[in-house]
Amino acid sequence: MKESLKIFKALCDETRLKIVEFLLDGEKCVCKIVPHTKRTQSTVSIQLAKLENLGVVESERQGKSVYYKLTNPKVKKILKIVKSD
Amino acid sequence: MKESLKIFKALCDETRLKIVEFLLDGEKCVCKIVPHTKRTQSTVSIQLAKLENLGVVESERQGKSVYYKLTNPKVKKILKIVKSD
DNA sequence: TATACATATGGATAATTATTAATATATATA
DNA sequence: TATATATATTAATAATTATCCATATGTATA
Repeated sequence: MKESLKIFKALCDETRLKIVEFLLDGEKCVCKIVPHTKRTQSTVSIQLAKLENLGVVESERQGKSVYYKLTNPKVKKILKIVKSD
Repeated sequence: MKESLKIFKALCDETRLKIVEFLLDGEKCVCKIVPHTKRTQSTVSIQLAKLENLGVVESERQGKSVYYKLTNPKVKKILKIVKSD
């Protein structure tokens, strides 16, 4: 799939967009992401996997927890633009 | 719906993304857009209506033809970013 | 007014997607 | 090793979406 399409598919769902925006200010543990999205843990886990497959985030296990962070610099720029006036 | 989500929903489909990229260099008649997308006329018409509802394009009838153009400046900026290296 | 042309809409279908409950897996610790 | 905690996966379902064919609508022109 084209890289640009991957980015837009990553961001076109409310749950995923909320996750990505939450990650804008640094990496977060899944246990923090779940309550922030108001979705079940399994839903969040699936959407995180989708974001990772689309090349937008990366995960890293630290002990019992898994941390996700934004890795795509274009996504950061795009989110700045859409949030600007 | 949030404006940012509208923009990403507009761009997350292959047909719509192709249309929007095609409109980057100026307004186009539906009769030019259809062959460019390799979809049927009805499919293109539906996707154009969706783009219009999402606030990304505007249409204007000129005689028998209808012309569509990009109207959202954020979309133009975003497309520049995703196409950059 | 009749016809041709351009675009939109309705209805049907297939495909994709988001969500959840239940369960599995992985890790840490008692 | 047994238990608790954190996350991922499976299976089922509901919802949304993209597509197409057929037809309707709107416009121009003979």
